[in-house]
Amino acid sequence: MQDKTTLATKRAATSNRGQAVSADLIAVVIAVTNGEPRVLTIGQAAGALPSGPFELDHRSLQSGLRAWVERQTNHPLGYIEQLYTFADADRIDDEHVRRVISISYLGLTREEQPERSPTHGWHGWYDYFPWEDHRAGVPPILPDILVPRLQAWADEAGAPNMRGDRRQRVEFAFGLDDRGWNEELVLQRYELLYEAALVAEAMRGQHNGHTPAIPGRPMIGDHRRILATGIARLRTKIKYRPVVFELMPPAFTLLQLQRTVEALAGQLVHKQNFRRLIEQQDLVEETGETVSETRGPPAKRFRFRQTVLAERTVAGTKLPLSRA
Amino acid sequence: MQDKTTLATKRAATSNRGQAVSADLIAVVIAVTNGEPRVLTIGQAAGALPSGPFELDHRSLQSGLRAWVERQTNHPLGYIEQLYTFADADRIDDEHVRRVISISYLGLTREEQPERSPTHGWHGWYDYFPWEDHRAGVPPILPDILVPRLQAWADEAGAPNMRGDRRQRVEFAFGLDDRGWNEELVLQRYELLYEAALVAEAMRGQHNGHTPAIPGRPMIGDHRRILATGIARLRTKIKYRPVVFELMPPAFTLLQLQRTVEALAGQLVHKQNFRRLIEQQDLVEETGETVSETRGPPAKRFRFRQTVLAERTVAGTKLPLSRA
DNA sequence: CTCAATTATACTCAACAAGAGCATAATGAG
DNA sequence: CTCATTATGCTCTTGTTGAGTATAATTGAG
Repeated sequence: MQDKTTLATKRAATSNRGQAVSADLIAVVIAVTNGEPRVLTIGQAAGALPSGPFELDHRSLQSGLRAWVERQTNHPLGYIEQLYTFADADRIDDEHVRRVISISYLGLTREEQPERSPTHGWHGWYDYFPWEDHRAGVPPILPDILVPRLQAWADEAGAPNMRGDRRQRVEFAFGLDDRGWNEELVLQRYELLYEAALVAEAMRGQHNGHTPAIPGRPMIGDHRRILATGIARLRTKIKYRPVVFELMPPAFTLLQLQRTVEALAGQLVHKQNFRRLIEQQDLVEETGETVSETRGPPAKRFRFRQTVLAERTVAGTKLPLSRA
Repeated sequence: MQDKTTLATKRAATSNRGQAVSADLIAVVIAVTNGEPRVLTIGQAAGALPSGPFELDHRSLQSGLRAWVERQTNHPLGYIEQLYTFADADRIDDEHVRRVISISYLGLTREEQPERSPTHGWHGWYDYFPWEDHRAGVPPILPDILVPRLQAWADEAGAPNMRGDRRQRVEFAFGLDDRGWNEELVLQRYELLYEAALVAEAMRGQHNGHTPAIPGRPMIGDHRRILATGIARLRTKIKYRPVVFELMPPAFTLLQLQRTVEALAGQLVHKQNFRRLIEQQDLVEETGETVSETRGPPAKRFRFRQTVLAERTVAGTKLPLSRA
């Protein structure tokens, strides 16, 4: 009955299409191997995330992304989730002057075929963000290099209120205030380091070279920022949704599960509380086997309960993150 | 030192651009007026969200969106946040065969100029989703119309495991199991109703007309789905981030704040607990004035504490949602 | 003026979640 | 055999959260 107005509105909305843009799909693909979180990269310098243009024969954005990742890395993707879409002002096509829209995704898998390839590879994500791994305590880079240089940057601000603002942001993001370290603030930390021109990416073009970049492997374009976004999302998400299981083999011990979580969070976990939480949530069930790969009593093997598959979109896996 | 490989990788990634697409920006703009959450629409049937193509002179996606909303509705936007990006398979330009990528945003403001306009207007979001308002108890549409028709849809499935799967999804999304109603599942509910072909949008093109659509105002294209996404995001977000304040006037009473939260959540809140939570989080401060607009003792007026502006990106506003 | 309805506000209480520590048993490495 | 390492059970404290009770301050209706 309201078809007429509906169609009129629709025509108004679709007429006068904007200029053409091209759409890029970028993937942050994560696996955890031997307690190390790793990211899938392409290029010999491991400085790029798998990516490629969205094409006509892609049925959807997701399937386009899968196609690109599989073409570039031979690696099939399981779970994927959208991260963020942005349009860089300076991203222009070679021939035509055309905006590029980048749509980034987070993907979770298990690492396979560890043989080295010239076209792609897996790299520990703490190579890119050495200040993010707090499993063995606060990394020395933080008090020795990052914090002094960030504070110097805050102090060199012109206006006094800007100085205060910078100081407060640094203190908050890097856990210098009473709240302590918050492992979720990966992106905020990277953006501060970028703003303070301490990462290599922020120095491009300006060859003044008097300030050496801080440790941490750089990437092309804004790929490192996208990686930071993916890590932040994952660190947030494992706390309220059982996505860790996408990274686990079909059967695993509770310690392996814990090590995976710790690898992602960059922080240690209270073992007893971790087990209490996992078991009381009925997320796993025993397979019946036990293994004794290490010392200590044999550990039971578990598998993810398929029953919760339907509900897992909302079920929560809360994690007891500790400071020790 | 690794400039060479970096540039090589970059060239490889940027060459061979994909086909051109056009990018659409779509806005879900929300305000709460007199305890009713409302959404900004265009078109006489109020069946479309403000939207327009991303153009060359837009500095960024966000500024393009702001430009479109202000052009179409004369309404300036405050807080905005990205919702989701998708590429519909059937969305094709009139002249060239071109994919359309839609980037949707959630915007929060206060409603101004309530005079009626032919080009745009504000509409209560529960007009579009009558089953989502549980402030006065479970709405009758739910047990009377929706649940029976959804169960019929589940039962008409072919395979028995598909039947079970549908039943479980319906029970979970509509709170028929022991977990009860979860106000965050707005999108899941809409998608189930769409899948069951109970909403008008799902019947387009197929003029079989033997099944009347359920109550709830439809929108063009997938705009209603996008609105559902925005509502879901907002309902989730008010629980852990103080975004409600974007919807409030500069000064307000705690009851007004509570009514706003209840309007968004579609659920009532335990007053004493609400106040305890708000005050212990130091989110507000007294202005010193009191007002007695209604009966009862005069209420103190509060304002949002500017001090928390910097931290609010992470501060939490937890809400005590009750069932009564 | 009086009463009823409505609101602000202060407390209490039980249930539970979460961080942290203690204790004990089982196992393999040296 | 001894010990480091791990699995596992239990306790204890603290804070959070849902829910109820109680009381005082107002205004509008009659």
